[in-house]
Amino acid sequence: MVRPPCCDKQNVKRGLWSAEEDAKILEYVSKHGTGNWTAVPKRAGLRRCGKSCRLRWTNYLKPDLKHESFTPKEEELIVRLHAAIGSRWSIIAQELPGRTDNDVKNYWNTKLRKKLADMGIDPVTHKPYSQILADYGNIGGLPKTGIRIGSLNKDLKNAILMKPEPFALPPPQQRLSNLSTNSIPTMVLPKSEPTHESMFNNNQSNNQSLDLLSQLQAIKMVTEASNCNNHEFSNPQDFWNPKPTLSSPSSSSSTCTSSAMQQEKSAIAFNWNDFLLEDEFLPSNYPQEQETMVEFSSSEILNQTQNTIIPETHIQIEAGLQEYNGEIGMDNTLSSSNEVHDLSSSCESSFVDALLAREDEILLEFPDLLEEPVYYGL
DNA sequence: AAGCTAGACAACCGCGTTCCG
DNA sequence: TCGGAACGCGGTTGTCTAGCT
Repeated sequence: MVRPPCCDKQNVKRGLWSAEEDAKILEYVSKHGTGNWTAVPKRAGLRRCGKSCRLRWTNYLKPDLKHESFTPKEEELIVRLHAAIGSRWSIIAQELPGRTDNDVKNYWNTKLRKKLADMGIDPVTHKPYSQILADYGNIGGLPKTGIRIGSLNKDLKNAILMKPEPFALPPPQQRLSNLSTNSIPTMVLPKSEPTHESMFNNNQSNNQSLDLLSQLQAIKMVTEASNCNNHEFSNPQDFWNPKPTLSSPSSSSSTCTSSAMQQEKSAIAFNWNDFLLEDEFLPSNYPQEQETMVEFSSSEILNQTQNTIIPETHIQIEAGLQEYNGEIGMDNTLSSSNEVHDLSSSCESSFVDALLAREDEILLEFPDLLEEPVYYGL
């Protein structure tokens, strides 16, 4: 392994930081500010890699960091943002003042993921396990797909194997019959998350700005919804069994008016323009075009899904946000649930179609894959 | 008391992107 | 335009500690 130049010394110290080292970093930063971290160890008198110094500062020493435990409201926001944009921890952390991406990531991995799994919700897709299994059953019902259950994520596998309840397993599926820890083939579905986002990377370059736009939209909707809900989760249970919440982002007839949203935005600072300015792909008259894009996206994109899979992300995130509450058992009466479900069912079916079509292409291109699937010992 | 295990979190690693000469 | 350094990010590993047997 090749270490960065600044760390390529035998005498560089590693491991936990001492109070003295912390004091040196703090003293240095107070005098010289941050930046040029490779020079910091030498100038601050530390036997550390510059990269390590930067990490120590950003994750622990920065004065505006919170060190207390996460609040229910923060938990809610993390879950919603993760459902919308996946494991973009730095972006999620930006919406949580005083929290670092490392904090959020650790909290997700140690607490929230398990919490969701215990509730029967797949932490990767944020869908109920029963629905995921049903989806796999549908895929498995088509020819030549083999046994793909191995691409289920670890949490789902654990949940299936360890906990008979609360999952309502779909009717007996031949393709699920090999579901065991010893026969997990791996292929087709990527392990990264969220599933609908990472499915279609082959058009990534063309879709880059659209993908970014989708993520930013998702963040905006999530943060607005979070503020709009005006939840005071005095009891953490309130979050996990919440009252009706997310309204349709495309519907103006929600319980949260735009003016109300403006007023309540103060709870979580979010400046849409900050993101817009950073997107080099955006035209100068972006705001207008963005609205246009949002308006036509659903119908336009749906029309295009026959030939292309690019816009899937856009719809999925848009619809996924609306669906989220319903899927995890929330009361959906305030959302435009019918429209959402119509849309999402179309998406799911085209998603599966696209997946299978792509797999067929691959199999034609690489006939060897038609042989027995590769089983990785687990 | 000793050993083991799981949870929590700090730190590291590798890779992609950005910056700059 | 190119190449190297710096930086940022997400995934993974390491370490400490509390609880259990």
